[in-house]
Amino acid sequence: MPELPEVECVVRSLRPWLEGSRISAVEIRSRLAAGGDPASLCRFLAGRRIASARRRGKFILFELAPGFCAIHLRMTGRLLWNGGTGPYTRAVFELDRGRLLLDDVRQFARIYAGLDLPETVAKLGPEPLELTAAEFRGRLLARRGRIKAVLLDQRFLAGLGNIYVDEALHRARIHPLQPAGTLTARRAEGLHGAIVEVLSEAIAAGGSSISDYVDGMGARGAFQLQHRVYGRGGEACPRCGAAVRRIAVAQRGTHFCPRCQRLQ
DNA sequence: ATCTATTCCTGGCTGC
DNA sequence: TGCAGCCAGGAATAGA
Repeated sequence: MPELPEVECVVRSLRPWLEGSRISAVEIRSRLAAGGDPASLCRFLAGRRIASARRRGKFILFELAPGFCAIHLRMTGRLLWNGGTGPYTRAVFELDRGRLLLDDVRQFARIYAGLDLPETVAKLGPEPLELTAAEFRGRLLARRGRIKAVLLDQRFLAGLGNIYVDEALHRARIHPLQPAGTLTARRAEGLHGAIVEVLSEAIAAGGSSISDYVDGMGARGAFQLQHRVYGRGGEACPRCGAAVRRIAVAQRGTHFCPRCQRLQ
């Protein structure tokens, strides 16, 4: 599922085609994708120029002239340049140099557009790759919940999802149920480093393609081959050899090594 | 305020 | 082979 690294790769692959382009028309094929009001979304977007295309958390954000368009791929959404339309095509953006498709089997993906930045984007926490370890530690201290739930909260930190939270906690040797505010400065710093490391490596590998993810050109990522615990319940921990456990935390499948990651 | 449970959605998998 | 039933989960929403 697209998390920060996947969305970053989508944006990088599409940016050359999108920036400076004018949206001539938008066709919405799924009412859900447009948040219930396809007509006004199309009306707003038609004729506007995309000044820049960038990522914010897990959102793909177009700065328009004027206004904003934000796209969230959720679980199975794909943004594809000049692909063929199919039964799962939910929206078609006609642009100067081609067309951009939003495909999504499960109809969770959403498109927002308006003169103001959508509220959900405005309320996002800081970017993990732009935050210092000290700032990260400070934010952690203010939280009461379990570390996994806190890291999944987009208002705390923008862009982490289930895969990269499990992978970062394993690298930092922190148990997913550890209360966030109890991490020592040293361990919080280690977690910050693990987050930066895993996200950077994942971006370099083109993201994780587990089932649906591909970038804007249809290319799969390779980082799923480097997952150490995510999706590996029952397998040997690559660090110590103990069997990776799978539990539920915050209604999410959670993978961790019971030997390397101990509650403290 | 803060945390937890539910809902949305459907392809793929499991088990009978 | 067929099919019912369950599972995956990001974020909005409702409930505690």
